[in-house]
Amino acid sequence: MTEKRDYRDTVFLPKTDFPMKAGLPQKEPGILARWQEIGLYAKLREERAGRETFILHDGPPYANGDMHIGHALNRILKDMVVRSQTLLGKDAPFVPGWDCHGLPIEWKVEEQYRKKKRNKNEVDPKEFRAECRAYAQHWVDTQREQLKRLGLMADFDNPYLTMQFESEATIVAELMKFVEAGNLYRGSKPVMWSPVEETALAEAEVEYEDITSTQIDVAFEIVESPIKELVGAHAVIWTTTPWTIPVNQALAYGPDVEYVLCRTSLYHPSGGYDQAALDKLDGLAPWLGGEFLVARELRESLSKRLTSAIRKLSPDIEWLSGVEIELEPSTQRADESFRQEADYIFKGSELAGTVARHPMHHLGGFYAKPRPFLPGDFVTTDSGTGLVHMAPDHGEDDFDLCRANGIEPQFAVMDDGRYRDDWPWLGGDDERRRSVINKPFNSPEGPICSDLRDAGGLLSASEDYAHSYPHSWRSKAKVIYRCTPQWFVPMDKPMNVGDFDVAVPEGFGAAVALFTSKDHSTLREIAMREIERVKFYPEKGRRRIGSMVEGRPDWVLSRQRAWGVPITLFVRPDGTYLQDSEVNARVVTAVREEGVDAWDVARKAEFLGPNHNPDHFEMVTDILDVWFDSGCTHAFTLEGDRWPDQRWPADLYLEGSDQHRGWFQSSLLESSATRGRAPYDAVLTHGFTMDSKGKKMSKSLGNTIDPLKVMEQTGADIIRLWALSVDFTEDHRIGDEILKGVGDQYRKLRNTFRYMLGALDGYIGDMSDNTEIPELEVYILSLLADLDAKMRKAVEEYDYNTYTRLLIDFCNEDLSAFFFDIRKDRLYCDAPDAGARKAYRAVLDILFHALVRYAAPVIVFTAEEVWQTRYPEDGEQGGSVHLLDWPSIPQVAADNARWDALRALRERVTEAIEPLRRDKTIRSGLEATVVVPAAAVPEGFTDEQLAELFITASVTRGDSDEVTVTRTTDHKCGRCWRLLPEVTEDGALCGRCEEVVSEMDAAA
RNA sequence: GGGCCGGUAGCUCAGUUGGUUAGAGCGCACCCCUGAUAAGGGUGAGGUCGGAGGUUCAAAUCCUCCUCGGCCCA
Repeated sequence: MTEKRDYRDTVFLPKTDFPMKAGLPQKEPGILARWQEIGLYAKLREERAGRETFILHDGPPYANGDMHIGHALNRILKDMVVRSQTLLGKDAPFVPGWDCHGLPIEWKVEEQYRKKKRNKNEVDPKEFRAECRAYAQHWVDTQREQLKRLGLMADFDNPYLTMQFESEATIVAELMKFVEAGNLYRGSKPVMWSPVEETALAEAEVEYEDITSTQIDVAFEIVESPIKELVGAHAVIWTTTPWTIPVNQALAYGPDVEYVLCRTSLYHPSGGYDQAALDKLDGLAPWLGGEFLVARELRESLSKRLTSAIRKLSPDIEWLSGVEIELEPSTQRADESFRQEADYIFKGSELAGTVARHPMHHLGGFYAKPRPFLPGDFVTTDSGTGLVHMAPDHGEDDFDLCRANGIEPQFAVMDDGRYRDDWPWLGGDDERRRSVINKPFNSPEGPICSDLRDAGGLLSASEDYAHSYPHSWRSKAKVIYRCTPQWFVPMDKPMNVGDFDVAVPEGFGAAVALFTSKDHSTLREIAMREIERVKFYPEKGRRRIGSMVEGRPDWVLSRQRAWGVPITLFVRPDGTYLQDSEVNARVVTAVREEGVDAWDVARKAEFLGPNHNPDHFEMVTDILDVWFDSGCTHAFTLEGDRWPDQRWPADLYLEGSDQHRGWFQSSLLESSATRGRAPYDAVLTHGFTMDSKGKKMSKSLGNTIDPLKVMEQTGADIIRLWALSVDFTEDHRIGDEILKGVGDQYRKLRNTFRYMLGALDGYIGDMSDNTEIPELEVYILSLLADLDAKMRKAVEEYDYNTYTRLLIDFCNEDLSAFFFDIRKDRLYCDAPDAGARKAYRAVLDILFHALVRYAAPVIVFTAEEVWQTRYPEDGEQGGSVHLLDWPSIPQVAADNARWDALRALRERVTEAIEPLRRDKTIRSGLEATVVVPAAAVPEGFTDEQLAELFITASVTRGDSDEVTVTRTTDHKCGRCWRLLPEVTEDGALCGRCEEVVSEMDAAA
């Protein structure tokens, strides 16, 4: 026996420089720098020029603060869309954008002022806006750098900003389309108003504080009612804002609330009475003995308030301190007998048609008008009397209910919180007039309560109601709801003069079009029609936005703010506005040249030109709601020639599901009003990223995941793989365990590529045409073809979760655990020029080219690293895996049922080997001799093939239904380690290896 | 408080029009290999499908209620 030779050097092991360990945080920035250097984005545009385009229009994030995980997910998904569409061969140029105007930035700049002890009101608005602009620019630049690190394929050198002059000019021009078509009107609505700062406040600018207010009960005499018993009785309302009583215009009842008509009576538990006291009371509380209408459930609480009011009336009369007021149903009314209590209980809905008069009706004019009872769903029996006084000037419910019933606000309260000079009660000629937030003004001794008391309408007043009330964030002063003039876009007005071509409703035919030059639909109708047409991914988005648009009120465009696009309107005193396209054109030009600062009173005459008298118009100083800005991004990004490779409309809008109320809707409305259709054909939405427990992330909870840190620690490809592995259409999670799992998936994927790179070392495509391709290779190619179809479908449906999982499962199951494992022997030990080995490598090459492309949009850095490892010279020429097209896969079919059966049998075999391995009878599967049920073997496989596919010693067929395994008695080949009958002793060579080795020896 | 959406193994996800013992990958445990080696292969354990009722011959799937979580409103 000769000394055993070590055949290690004669085995063809995979060879590659591609490291197993990725080191992404160190590697990615270098790859990024190279892309920058070779101008990859521009190169891709050249490469795809003239191809079918795919336009994903970017929704602008707000230029405020660092990138967070939500941004990262959003951008990665958009990048996946752009890259996967590009891979399909389309030209998908992508312009990133930022939203730059608006309140949060104003706040930040104001905050800086406060630190410097400057007052915003003393700063020139132009200077203030310049600082807002600089602030926004700072965050645009910051976010842009952070986003780039994610490896995004976007035109970062040339983004759109809503504050670029061209953008601002287009926003103005879009607004002017509404103006010229008359699709704008001046109306009003209650907003949070601070009388101290004399400005409107946003919800986020108020803070709630616990205070004590005056609560009063006021009686309104009923003068008309379908229920005759009610006439002459008093409806009782309760309020904690006495100052709104002077602006009362109606009373609201709950249609389902039960009301009861009560008689007030006074009694003393002692049974006695004091005639002198009663005489005195006649003057102080003339309402005693009267009948009150009140919610049944609140009768008790009202009588308690009335009791304490009576006791306080004349503290000097001791007898009074013990009396109580009782409210009992008026069953003993004089002209009727034997009435039941039930006869004096009414359902709210029965009160329809009832009318009361204001306690101050004697003032005449406004106060003499009837106060109708109106049904309000918002009326509850939680507190008060179940009847609510309505001042449409000062409450949202009030405003809506009154408006629905034709009652308009009065604008009685001025900016500074006082009633206006000509107001008939507490107006300019009353020296008691104060701001309505003045505490004494509202107190039980104040002018309102005093006058009401004198008029006999005040039932109770006490300064003891504790509740939480909104205050200005800045001044800490109380704020009020106050109606102010605002600009609206009507949802339900036929748009007679739209500047777009008519879209004839289906079923009407072209004949109708001849007679209708324009679409007379309302904005709501057009928007709803578009919601029907547009594709929603996932489908449920359609219902979400649909129900919002269906029920939304008119669009309020105006904001009383500084940092935004002005509502460039010239208004006449009666609220109508100038509709002159020449004037508008001058304004738009000016904004294009100078930005929003161009809207300056100093230029009034210049803008109006010779045909209009500046004295007849006022320039509106409101700015546009930022949602109008963002609703116009399609106009200034997709249209026009700033980005010639963009196209209107977009194929896709992609944002978080919260944008059904935001950008998707503002864009839809804006475009529907100006162009008669949505600016997109499809809408894709993603959910929100939660922490590992499914809870919302917040800085205060400390459960946030910082994408910048993840990139620093594990790399951008890991975040990308995470974003594309989860079901982004729903809310999804991120956390250490999840990221660890993603890291594991990444490593499996990376090693698949590493193996292919190693196995393809030196491959030059040397398979001759007449080489027969083994069946296993054909089968794998057919699997690849199946995979390819599924991947393509996933891309078309924006189903990236499926896309990624298909890719990973294929690598793990079909390749690593099956194909690669089986073919290891051939790769390592067959002669380099053996046909079968060449065939295997040819298939590996096809797999490589497919997989690296599939992986490219997902793990963008790693795919590039793989590509450059295989084709370093391509790198030198400025090539990139990201310039490639979707792979073309040989359309090979195999008998799948046959292979499914084979793989099932293979599983039975590995299972049967396991016990022998456990009891150490055998170690490797290569030592196993297997007998399989002949019936279980699919047609056409030889025993040798089975042994090869099962990676066992030898396989034979038996009659039994069982798979049986025994240890082989053959010896182990010293080179390929297979145990074969032809091997004479352990360490000797098998036939194949003998041949290969002697050839190598000869060559050496 | 209202509208809408969601809750399937430790993790990420599949589960077709209700139809055998609810699947996959990863992780985990154990074993093998030591020529993909901080890799590769195998076997296995994990689920009263958020909970409770109901419809049905049959429910993860349909209905009702509850609960937890999310988005948008108030």
